Amino acid sequence: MSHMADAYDYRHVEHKWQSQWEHERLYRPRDGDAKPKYYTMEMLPYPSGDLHIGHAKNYTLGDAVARMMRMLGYNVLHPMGWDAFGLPAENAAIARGVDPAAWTAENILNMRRQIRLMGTGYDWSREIATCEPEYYRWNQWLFLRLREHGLAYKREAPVNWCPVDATVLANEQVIDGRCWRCSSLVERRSLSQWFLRITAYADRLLEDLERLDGWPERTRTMQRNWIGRSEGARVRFEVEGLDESIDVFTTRLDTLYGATFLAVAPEHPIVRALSMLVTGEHTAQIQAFAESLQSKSELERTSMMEKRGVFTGAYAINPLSRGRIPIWVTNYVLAEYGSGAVMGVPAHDERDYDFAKRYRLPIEQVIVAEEGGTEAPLRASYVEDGRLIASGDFTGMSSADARAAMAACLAAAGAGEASIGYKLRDWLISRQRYWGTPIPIVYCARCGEVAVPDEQLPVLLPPRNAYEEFLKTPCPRCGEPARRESDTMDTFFESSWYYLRYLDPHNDAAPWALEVARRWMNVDQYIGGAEHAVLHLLYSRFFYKFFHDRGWIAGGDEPFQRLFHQGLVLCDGEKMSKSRGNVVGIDETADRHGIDAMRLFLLYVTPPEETSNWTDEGISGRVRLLNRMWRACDRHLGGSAGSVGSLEERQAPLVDNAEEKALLRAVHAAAKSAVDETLSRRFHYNTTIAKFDELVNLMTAIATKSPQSAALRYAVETLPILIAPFAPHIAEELWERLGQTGSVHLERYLVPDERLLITEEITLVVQVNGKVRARILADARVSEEEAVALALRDPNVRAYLDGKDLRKHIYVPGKLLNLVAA
RNA sequence: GGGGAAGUGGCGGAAUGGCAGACGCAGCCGCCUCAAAAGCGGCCGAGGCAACUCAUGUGGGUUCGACUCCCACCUUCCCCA
Repeated sequence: MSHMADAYDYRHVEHKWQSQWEHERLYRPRDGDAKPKYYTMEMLPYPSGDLHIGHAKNYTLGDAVARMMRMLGYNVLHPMGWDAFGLPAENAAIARGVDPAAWTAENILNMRRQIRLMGTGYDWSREIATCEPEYYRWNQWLFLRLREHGLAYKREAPVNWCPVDATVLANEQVIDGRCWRCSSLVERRSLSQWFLRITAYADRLLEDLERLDGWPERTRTMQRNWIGRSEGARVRFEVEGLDESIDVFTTRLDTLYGATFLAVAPEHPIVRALSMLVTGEHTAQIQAFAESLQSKSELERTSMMEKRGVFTGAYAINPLSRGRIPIWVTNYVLAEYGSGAVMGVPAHDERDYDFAKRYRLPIEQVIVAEEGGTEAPLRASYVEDGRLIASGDFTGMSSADARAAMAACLAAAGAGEASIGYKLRDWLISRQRYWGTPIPIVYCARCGEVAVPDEQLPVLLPPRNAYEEFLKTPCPRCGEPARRESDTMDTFFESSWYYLRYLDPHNDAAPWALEVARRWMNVDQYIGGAEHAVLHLLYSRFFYKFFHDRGWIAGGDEPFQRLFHQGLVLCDGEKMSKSRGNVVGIDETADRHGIDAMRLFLLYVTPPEETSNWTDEGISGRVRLLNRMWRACDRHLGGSAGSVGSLEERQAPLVDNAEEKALLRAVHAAAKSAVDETLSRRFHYNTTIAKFDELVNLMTAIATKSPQSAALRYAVETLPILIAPFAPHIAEELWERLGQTGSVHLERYLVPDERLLITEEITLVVQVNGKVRARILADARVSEEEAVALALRDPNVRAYLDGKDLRKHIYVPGKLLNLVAA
């Protein structure tokens, strides 16, 4: 008879089982499986070099969910990969002269080791790395399909330029006017760039948010705001003395008669046309003004600078009032937002009001409040809806009526129409960087812009020192010398469809087969940080809708059925960073506390969506729990090989004393918590692990007093199953020591037995007028009449009822009785 | 400025209309030990000798009963401008 060592040797046990699991490949889903499919994944990491505890929280949660679902009888797909293109590799290459590919490969090697060290059950046979030609080949292929459908195009436009990263950025990557990666203030530059026409899907991206009820409301709101749909009208202003017009978009068409100037962005094409019309002095002033703004960022222009402008010397005609209003070039109108021109209505718009005050432009009120409205001079803009005044035929109408009537009138005159505006702009994907997917386009002097034919894909990323050679290529159409596109793709392109590549990672005829997409999509549960709320998660939805429209996928057109954002991890209340020296590493944690303890701690310390705080004292509590589990099981292990039996035989024993009943109840309460938290997708495993604490406390007490207890034996035999998804190593070790031969991770989870969960005796809480006056031990099935009788026998209750009439009572069966008296 | 989320012991948190503070951390006491660590057992919101009273950011409201629902305010965080 072998006997286990006194102390739980986590280092030995964790290493033993990790090697074993890798060898046995437990976690591959079976394609022909009749069980319902469950596709769960976490956002794939950038291979920065080391896994930190924030990753660990994300993957521990994902792993617990995947293991629970597998044990609940689902055919679980749980893959992992690498978001492997991107700037850090290139910056490391520049700083230290290493090859970005080699640097990335080395990091992947280390981080894959660390993810395995965490005891995670991924299906590694599906692993992808987006920097490999086998992957980015399909990036290029998808890009060409987008281009064929008019969804990828090149144009010259003012774009966000990050001076530090030396590349352009998409709008979503500019946070408060700064680069999302390095926080430098972005500049405006006019460059010819590739865009994806995400705006073509704006309405669907917006409308379908309504159906995404498995997403956090917060994230849906953010996407809604980002898309920024607004109903309004387009109005055409003729330019006096020129055969040109200026379109403006407005949500306040009802204020049209109050327009006293027209404000255009310096980049607006009309500005050049006007030079034929106005004096050289005006032209020079406009040019000087435009130049002063050229490199200024959007943030600087819209909120950091004073509103400034110069009069162009030209006038526009209000299409309804036929009034003549001056055209100004201003810094607060952006060329890329709306049409690059707005009608200035100082009486009813704050920014126009400020501008008009500064340049002494007229302020003409055309809207008054519905009730108590006066025509007294405005001291600030009145921006609410109201009733129209001084608006020709429209005078007296409400704002809403006027908007409709004016839109109809404009449409009849061919001078505008009702129109929808969006804040969302097309996705700029060109990056002036080396370490990314080459855009598969060739520029030929004769044929122009030519797509690289599919059969020539992938366009391989050349070694850095062969770049100039790489750019020279014959035109795929005419064979004459031509030049390749030198820009690479935004890395968000890769991550917009990788969840499909996991399904068919070795397919070399297509990015994925329709058949596997039909079998596995969509992703049942996606877990990742909230920082991608409008980046990755919006781009992915756009791609997936495109795939849907092509018939490349089956089912719905949303990729992620349910989304969960895990919270951050702080260390001793502070954000972890290398400069603070408080980065908690995986290797160190595995060695000092053990992986199971780390996993339990990360799940236990807070609900998963909250920010957690890592402390050494905190994790010591989970180390203690594991040691207590080990000791509580001690006597029952080793010598009892084969006695556990099959699932059917593993029935809870009949016991008659209260302590043992409480133990059986604790076993099933823990199972119930684990199952409920999983199926409700609340994932508050902190409460589940608290149930494990309670269970082990009871086991410990009984193990001392009555080690031969049948209930204790049952708890010992069941514990490994209960904890398997959360602390997979100790679970497997205990399981083996119970004499089991298979893996505990292939077992079915314990089905909570309601009969064991109910208690026979309850504490009936008796209230008088809502305040607790007695706690009475009673049979759980106590009737209402019996409960009242019991309560009225209690001296304290009688004292509080003394001299009062019992008016009524409220009875909550098995819980509470409230006596209402006056 | 607009929108959203949150606020509970010394700390993390539990309770989603029914015993506020489960469970853990820290702390205190005891057992064990030559001693310590570990372990095991107990105590642990405030006031009070006690019966009790007060207590879930603040103030109102709904209800037999509110941490939970509603209104207003304060604070913090997030998003948008």
